[in-house]
Amino acid sequence: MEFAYDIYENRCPTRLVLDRLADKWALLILDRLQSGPVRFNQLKRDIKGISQKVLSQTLKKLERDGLLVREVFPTVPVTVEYSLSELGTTLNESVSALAHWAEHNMDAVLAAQSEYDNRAP
Amino acid sequence: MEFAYDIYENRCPTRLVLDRLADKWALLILDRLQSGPVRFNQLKRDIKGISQKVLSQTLKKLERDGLLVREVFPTVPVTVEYSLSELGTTLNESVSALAHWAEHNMDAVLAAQSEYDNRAP
DNA sequence: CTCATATGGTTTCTTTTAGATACTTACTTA
DNA sequence: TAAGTAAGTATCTAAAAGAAACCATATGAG
Repeated sequence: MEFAYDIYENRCPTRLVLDRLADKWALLILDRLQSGPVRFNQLKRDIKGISQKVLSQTLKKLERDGLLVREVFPTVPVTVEYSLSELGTTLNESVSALAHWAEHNMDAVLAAQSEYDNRAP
Repeated sequence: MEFAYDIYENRCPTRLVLDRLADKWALLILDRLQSGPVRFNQLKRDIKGISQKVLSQTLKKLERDGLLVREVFPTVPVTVEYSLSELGTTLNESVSALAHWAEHNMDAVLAAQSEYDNRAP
């Protein structure tokens, strides 16, 4: 059978998930975790510009969706490691592709932008 | 040489582009345009729940970034067609993958969510 | 002639979200 | 004693998203 879900439908639950994935910070977090578990403050240092609040919120949502796993180690001070779940790793390729497309095509985008801006106002 | 751009850097211009791509509506628009040119109101009808304002804004931004092309035909009333640019088509696979991952994995996500919600509060 | 429809938008207003900053608890090291 | 690290909350403000109405122009229905 076909999928019961349709991303083009307004009230389809997939819309909620797309909204989660289609987020700059979520993509950067998922991309960063591809090479293995990373701790909270390491993520904060690596993903430059993210605030603690947004990092915390985004991690919680991604954990709730089963895309990543949060593990607490009773060290002093406590250590919290985040890693991709099995489900999360199925996104690896698409996430990388999207997150790094910009790096590969930035020059073309910048050219398009200035061409656009120089057209008649 | 390596890329001059790094998506993990705060002030890197790629962040602006990632922010554009990492948008629910932008992804749905790019996905919808993969099969050929589509007119404004057709997009509005197909992508259920999008408002005219957001559709208009998102199309404008994607056009400015050179990802899609806007073509006006002097019919009555005027016809405006949007289609993927060459640059835009290079995103096809990643966009499809991300936009439709939710349809394929929705059940797993819903299960993860209720499991999460049933844990200790 | 008037009403309803279609086109592709813009304007306005309200609600939601994001971002910046400061604070918290607990322990270690200089 | 003060500063640093860890993993977060809480609070406040600025920006963005969403809903709804409006606009110009034109055609077809009644």
